[in-house]
Amino acid sequence: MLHADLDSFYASVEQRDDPALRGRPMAVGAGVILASSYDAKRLGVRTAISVQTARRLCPQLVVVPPRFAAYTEASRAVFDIFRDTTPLVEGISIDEAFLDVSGLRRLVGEPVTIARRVRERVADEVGLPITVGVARTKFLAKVASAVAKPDGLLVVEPADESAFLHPLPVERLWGVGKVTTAKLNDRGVFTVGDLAALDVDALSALVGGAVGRHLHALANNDDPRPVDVGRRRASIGAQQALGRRHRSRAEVLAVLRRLVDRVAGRMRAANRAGVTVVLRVRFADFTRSTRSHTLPTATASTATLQATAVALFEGIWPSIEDCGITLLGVSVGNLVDVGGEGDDGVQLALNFERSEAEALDTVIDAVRDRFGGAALTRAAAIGVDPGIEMPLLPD
DNA sequence: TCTGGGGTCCTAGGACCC
DNA sequence: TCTGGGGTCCTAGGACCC
Repeated sequence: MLHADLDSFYASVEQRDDPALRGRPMAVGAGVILASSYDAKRLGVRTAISVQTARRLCPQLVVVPPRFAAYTEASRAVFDIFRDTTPLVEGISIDEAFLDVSGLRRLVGEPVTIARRVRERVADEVGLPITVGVARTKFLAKVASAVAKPDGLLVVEPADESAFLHPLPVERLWGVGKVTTAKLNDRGVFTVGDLAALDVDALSALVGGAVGRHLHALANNDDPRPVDVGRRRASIGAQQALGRRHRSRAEVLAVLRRLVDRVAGRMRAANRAGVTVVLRVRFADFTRSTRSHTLPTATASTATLQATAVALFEGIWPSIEDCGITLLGVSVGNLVDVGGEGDDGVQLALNFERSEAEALDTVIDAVRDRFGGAALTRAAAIGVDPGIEMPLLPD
């Protein structure tokens, strides 16, 4: 398995595109630091600290605003190289992926050779530094790339796995964050080796069944997970920080509608529709609340999603009005495909005397006749949205 | 350290079904 | 009138990741 991980991704893209940013401490930020160059990292400028704090740590820091379109484009180019290397690619995020190259030994060469080539190609063709970890399992490959950063390549040979794994601190394990680290440290568990020696049941009692079993397996170097090529996104969402200023109901609602509009647009662009609408609110004290509602059918309709989100909001507004809303978010989950280009369809001629609702009913009936009930979800998703052009000819 | 934006998975209780 | 055993889906919250 290869785990390929672009270094300081957003920051590297900015340095690639603007030579003036190279060789100096710089970061991409918008309120908080999203990514920092290695020169900045050395001075303590880490992801998720505020820009203010970062400037205090490093007065000469150059902070540029994010250009998400550029990152998406760079990511696409890098993933093209991944998929040109092997069809077995599992994307983890915008800047990292697993590549299963176990079947390429005879055809192409040893994994380490392939890893070198991927690094060269990403550097030459996209102009970005990338680190690759190589190991027998996904987990080991992921840890290897983290250890090898930046701009590195590290192979963990099967004979060296335990020696590599056991001295690592537990927080190096994927899925062990602040809370779990504190719990484990309290029990005298500091390294992966300590964790491996722990009884599964004791571990599960401490951190929960699923997490306990998972960590026990990883610590004991048991990771049979194959590369999953078919991973699809399960939800699409958008959120916006609102600052600490008090917001009126009308202001919050305006933001909410805009967020839903963005989400619905992205859903339609991706040919997905969803059934579960989740409203997220964060308060001045950084506590959070969520409310969700599941619709009877999947939709990508701005109007339907807006109405749902607004209803969720109206339901909690009286109780949160004075809590100081600092963030608002909406996401739509349980996504289904609604088909894009190449789909079969129905065309109908309708006369002007029908109302829009009647016309829509007629279309939906026709879809049901032709394709059966399952297609109705798609018809509903596309049909009722005023944002989608659905020209009805006069005759 | 006074804090962005996009996600994933797990848990637990309740409603409901056979 | 009181009751077993097995299951699904929905909702809210929490931990974690990049």
